[in-house]
Amino acid sequence: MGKPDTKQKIISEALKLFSQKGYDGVTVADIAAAVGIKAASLYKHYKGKGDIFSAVFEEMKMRYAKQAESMQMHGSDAAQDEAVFSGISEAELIGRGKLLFNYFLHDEYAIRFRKMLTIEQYKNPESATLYAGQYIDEPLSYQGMLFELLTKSGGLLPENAQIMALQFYAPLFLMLLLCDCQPEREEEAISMVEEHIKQFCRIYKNDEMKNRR
Amino acid sequence: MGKPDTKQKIISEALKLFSQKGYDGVTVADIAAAVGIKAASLYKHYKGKGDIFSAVFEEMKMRYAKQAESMQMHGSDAAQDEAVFSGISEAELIGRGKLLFNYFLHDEYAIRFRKMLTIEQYKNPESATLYAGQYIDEPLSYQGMLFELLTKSGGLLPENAQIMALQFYAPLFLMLLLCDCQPEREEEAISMVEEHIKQFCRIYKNDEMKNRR
DNA sequence: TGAAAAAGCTAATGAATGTTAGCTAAGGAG
DNA sequence: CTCCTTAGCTAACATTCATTAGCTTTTTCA
Repeated sequence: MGKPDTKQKIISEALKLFSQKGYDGVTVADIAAAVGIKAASLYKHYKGKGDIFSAVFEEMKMRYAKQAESMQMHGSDAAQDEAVFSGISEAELIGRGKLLFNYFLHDEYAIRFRKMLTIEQYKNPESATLYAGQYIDEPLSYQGMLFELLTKSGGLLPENAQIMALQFYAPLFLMLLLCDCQPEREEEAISMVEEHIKQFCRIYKNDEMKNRR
Repeated sequence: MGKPDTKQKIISEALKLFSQKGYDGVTVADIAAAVGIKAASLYKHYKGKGDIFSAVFEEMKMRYAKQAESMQMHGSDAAQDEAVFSGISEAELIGRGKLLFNYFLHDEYAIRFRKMLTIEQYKNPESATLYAGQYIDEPLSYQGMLFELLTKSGGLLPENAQIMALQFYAPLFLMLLLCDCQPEREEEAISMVEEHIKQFCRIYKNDEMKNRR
């Protein structure tokens, strides 16, 4: 059973190509060559090019669901999470932010999926929904929840937690986009992210009941 | 002389199509049909599909240069700008931010160019450079300069101006991306942007220095 | 007005691409 | 061993697409 599992390799190589050239820029012959077989042989595993794309897409959704689950702890019950996070500190926040950033920055699969979705997002509403959900809505809503808890526990200024999440997350995402299109500037991006997180904490930290109207 | 100016219409329609389906997803017949002529007639104006793309690209660069110039006032001499901006207020900052956001959000040409560049950025380094420059580097460096002046004049907390620019701009850009892929959520995005700007000003305002000046 | 240039059209061409048909080799099950 | 399924291959096909050739119409302008 030590099979090379061609079926899996096809979608892996297809994703690699789609993330560089986009669906229309890749031929079935390209995919086959990357896998190490002839184009006609692909049809033993998938019905056609569109079917390969769908399979890539489904795989992505599955992987994302798993990863999101592991990131947000098991069980998305907010009441339970409160117990876990109410004691979070600034240092933990920094660590968590950097961790998330580094995962999205370095995981080959995450990079390719993000690029592919970036390229394909305008072609159909399903891609757009997935893009918005994965890279905008879910991070914002998750981190918004975190900041909600932090402000309630008094560690941060009593500002709108959703906006705090936006201001925390958007710079991370922008630096991610920078690395995606100019990977040689990774170091610069990382340093910006670190400075951003530090400054964010400084700015939002509640220094002993600073009265604000 | 009331010519329809086909040559111009070609690149305009081509941009519209490229921004939806990407270069490889558009055929010369598609472009011709959008213009209202036959595919073969395109070759009276451009050497080929690649030539059309180049022309679109060049037009974009030209438009962008003009728009950047008008946005950043005439003459990009920092010393001159200081005289202009040193008296900027929070209200002006809000207004400026919203204005910029609304331009990028509603200008048909700006939208299409941004989408096209988003789709094409990974295919060649020139696109990547243009993307990074136009949507990351230039906004950050320009706004960084603004915040530099504002901090020096004492209106804002003495924090890193580059990071302030990142924290101010990145949320605007993220909301722009949201509108690009889900235009029906524009209202939501605008309200987020307004809240962001207000909160940003509150957070960064230097209360101690406020009564001086 | 009339000739030349510009811009359009139809038809054809050649290359690329997705897909199918049919053959062959490998390997597991009875 | 034999049969049957699986997965590979070559060859062929139908389409689609970018591009060219050659003719016609429109516009320019001397």
